[in-house]
Amino acid sequence: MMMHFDLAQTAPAAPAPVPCQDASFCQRCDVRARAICGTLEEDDRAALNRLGRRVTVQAGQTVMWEGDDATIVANVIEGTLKLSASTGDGREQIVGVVYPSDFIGRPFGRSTPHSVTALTDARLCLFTRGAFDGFARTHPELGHRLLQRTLDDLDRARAWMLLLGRKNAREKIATFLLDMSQRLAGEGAGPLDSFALPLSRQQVADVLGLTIETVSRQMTDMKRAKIIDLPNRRTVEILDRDQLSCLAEVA
Amino acid sequence: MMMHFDLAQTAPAAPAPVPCQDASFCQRCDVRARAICGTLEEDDRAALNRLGRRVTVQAGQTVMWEGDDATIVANVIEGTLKLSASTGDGREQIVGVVYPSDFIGRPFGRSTPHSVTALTDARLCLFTRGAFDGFARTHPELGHRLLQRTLDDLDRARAWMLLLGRKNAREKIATFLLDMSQRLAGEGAGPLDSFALPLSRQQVADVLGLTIETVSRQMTDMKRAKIIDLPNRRTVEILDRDQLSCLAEVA
DNA sequence: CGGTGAGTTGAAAGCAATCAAATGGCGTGG
DNA sequence: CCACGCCATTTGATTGCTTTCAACTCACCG
Repeated sequence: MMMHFDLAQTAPAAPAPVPCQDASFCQRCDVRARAICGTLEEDDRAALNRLGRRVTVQAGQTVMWEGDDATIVANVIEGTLKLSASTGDGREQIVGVVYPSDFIGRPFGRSTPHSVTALTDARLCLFTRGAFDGFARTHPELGHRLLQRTLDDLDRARAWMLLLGRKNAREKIATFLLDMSQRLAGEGAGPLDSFALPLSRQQVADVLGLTIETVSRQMTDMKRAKIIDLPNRRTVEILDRDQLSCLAEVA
Repeated sequence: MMMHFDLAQTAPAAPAPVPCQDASFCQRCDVRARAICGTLEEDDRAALNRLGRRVTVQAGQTVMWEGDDATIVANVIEGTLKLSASTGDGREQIVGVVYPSDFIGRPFGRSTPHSVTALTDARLCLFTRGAFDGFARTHPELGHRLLQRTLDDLDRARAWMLLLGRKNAREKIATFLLDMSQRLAGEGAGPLDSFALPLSRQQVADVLGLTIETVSRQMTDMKRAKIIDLPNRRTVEILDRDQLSCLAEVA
């Protein structure tokens, strides 16, 4: 049975707060339009801004721990983070990957059901739970945006359950690469044919419920078949998207 | 590669509407307290009631099809239903099981991401999407309840991803039985030590990402080990909950 | 120029899937 | 009431995919 402990994750976690709360922050925010705060009225947005703090986290830092009291929530401004759950004996499953404009944390609940760890250096717009929950309760518009986002996350999680439960290694890798190429492109854009993976091989394995060796073998097989190219460890080029889609065995 | 088609699912789907819309319906509703409509003011609740229809569906009937336009949503009043996704070649994964007071359907979206099929005869409180979405937008309290429920569903889905990706057959079965014993008991109650499975062996396999043979073997193994008893095909008795919890390898 | 850690490759083992056949519960019709 | 047939489930034998264990390559860095 696989057992691994990623040392980077066990590094001290406390993110460094950056106490710049001037009102122009949101104006300059790259992700505001897509984030849950995007549709707030100007003065509501300013009020929310006063509740939040910008923080930066380094790759490998864990922002929230599985099972801990849920004391903070945040918007992702920049960077990529993983949500992960694990068994008592150390097997890990990544249950979500979040990108800029995504929301993290568990509002309206007691404890955080999974850990949140930065995969790359990241910037967050952080709120304490109490402040955020209170604001959300009095601003239905925010709650509605959060609901929409949560419904989307749920759809994505359930689609991933099909992958985890019923797809074989080759189909998992193909689906994963297509998903990455789409999600790294961002909302409106078309899928990328070349991109840098924010994940190590081990993390790809943890997303797909595989081992690192199987991920490596499948990827080199696809490289040999000229479906993808792997110029270096972190970059992927999709050479034959049609065939990749075919392998992904879409529903 | 497994491939099966459950004929019962392909039966004609249209649920029979029961046009009893008198105001006393909600008063007598078994699940109102736990459902999303539970905290509405009396007149709001009456207004919502006027938008909904009671329908009954038979075991095996599919209420919504994966990929269809999302035109309805509903509260489950009685019975058990499955949410399922499948690959192009017929492999199926059950991505959720819903019980009385749960909400089904995809509000605020274009298409239904997974099929919804009754496992037992069931009664639903059904709304058209347009009517429900409009009502929800003007009643933040309802939206908030729905958000809480969706957040819970998302947590559950992600916990299941750990099971699908990282647990072996024995652990999957043990986790599943414990989960069932808890969820069939309902909100406040303690877990049941004896219960009737609303799922066939094939459906258990589809929940766990296994084959029917593996489910059968693991369950008879546990029976031989006196951890559970299986007096007949559909009933399960938990004889040694501690050992079952141990096998489940809880996180 | 060795050291380190991520990633790749190879060989073998193991677990669940697949293929195949037997069992048993249940409703129907004689 | 019993025999029959159907279908879900169980059980057995075998296969094969993924894991496991192990060795090796490679890039990067002091």
